[in-house]
Amino acid sequence: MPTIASSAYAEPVTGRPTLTQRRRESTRLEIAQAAAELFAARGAEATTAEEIAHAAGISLRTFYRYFSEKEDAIAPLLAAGGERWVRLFTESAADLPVREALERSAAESLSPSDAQADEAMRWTRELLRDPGLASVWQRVHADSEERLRAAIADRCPPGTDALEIRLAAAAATAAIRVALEQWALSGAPATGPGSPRELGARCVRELTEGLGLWEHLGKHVN
Amino acid sequence: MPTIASSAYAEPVTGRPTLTQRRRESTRLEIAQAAAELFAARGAEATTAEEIAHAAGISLRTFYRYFSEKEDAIAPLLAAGGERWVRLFTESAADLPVREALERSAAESLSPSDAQADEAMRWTRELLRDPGLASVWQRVHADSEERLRAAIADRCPPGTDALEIRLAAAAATAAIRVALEQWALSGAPATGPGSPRELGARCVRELTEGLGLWEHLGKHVN
DNA sequence: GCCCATATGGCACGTCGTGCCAAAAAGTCT
DNA sequence: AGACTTTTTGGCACGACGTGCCATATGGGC
Repeated sequence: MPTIASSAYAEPVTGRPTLTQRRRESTRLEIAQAAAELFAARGAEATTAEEIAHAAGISLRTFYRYFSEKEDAIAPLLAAGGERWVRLFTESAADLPVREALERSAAESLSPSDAQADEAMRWTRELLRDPGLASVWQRVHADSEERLRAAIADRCPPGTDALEIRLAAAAATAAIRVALEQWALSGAPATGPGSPRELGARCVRELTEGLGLWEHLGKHVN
Repeated sequence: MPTIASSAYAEPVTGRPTLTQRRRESTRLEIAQAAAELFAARGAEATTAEEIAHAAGISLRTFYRYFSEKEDAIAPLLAAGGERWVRLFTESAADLPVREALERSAAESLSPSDAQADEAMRWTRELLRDPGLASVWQRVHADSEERLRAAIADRCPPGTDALEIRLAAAAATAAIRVALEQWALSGAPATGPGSPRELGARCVRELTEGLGLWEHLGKHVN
């Protein structure tokens, strides 16, 4: 993993990422797609890393340059929703209360807007059945919780109780996880009653109700 | 793993477990102790399974009969508190409201009562620093959440919304996890202000306040 | 064209985790 | 006690995992 500062193709401080970085991200998604199909077909345990690499058209050695573990190959699919969530939350209107912003961005990120997000949600439902992928699922949510914690901290005035912020991030992340697991267990469709969007909004609302973080109304201006 | 029914040493339907079972549990704890010391000294990554086995006085092959992964060796230490928690919750007074029982048993299980529980808490704080053990930490809490979910379901009248029960278990588990992580980050002692007991009680209270599961007061009689 | 940074593939290597089988240990009976 | 049965243990081999190393290929900047 090269340091960005030492790279000749350094990321511009503003604007979209470098060409090579976009290439790399694209390759990651291709590998993830191939891995998801194999995992869904034969199960993660019965799939070797070499098979994933071959299906993705790369060598085994290169595969391990993109993912540190074979199960991690599907992480981009499982993490897409969470990353979109944090992005929406960060970009949401400054005058919106934190809890309101959390719930709205969660509902928004759980709506199958584009075809890619819809695809990711259906893969999630499929892959959640595999017990061998539980650790990736948990790791993805742990990462999401940490990103969310940082984003919430940015909205709060400095000096806010760190435990309160951690609790809020944990509550919101657990809410989304439970909503998705419940949706995967039930046969509910991706939209309408019982959809992740509805379940997620309800779970976030209930889990964050008792938190003592919502005294201030909007985004703090540093 | 032999089926109990086919075993000559079948577990009695009531009373304490068989001698061999207690022996096995004792061995598990000895291995966990050895693993914890090695992990704390050199880090989990730099410790081989063979070293753990040797330190515990068993062969490598036998080690893998007690734990499926090398990192799992410390799971008994990390899981002890959670198991005690679920046990206390299940045994708590029948007329206690669920939320009250959850909070009290959590505080009780986070108190360093006997020397062994105190030991486990200090190991937890030490081992949480190792990023290679994050997955075990998450797995332990996922297991604890599932056990707690079953225990809560037993207290609720049949037909209670499954999502509500799942949310309650997730909220309580996340509360304890955050409390322990916060305690591990801070240098607070095991008792008094900032202790797991105080943090845990507060976290459970805040995270479960908004749940819609607490209409009935006590334990449901089936 | 050249130069240089990065990406890739192949190979070797140590570790991981498991199936298999024979030996040792422990429980159950007379 | 002894004989018998079940379980546990250790050793071995094996495929898979994940990484360090180096030579080669790729592609942008000059």
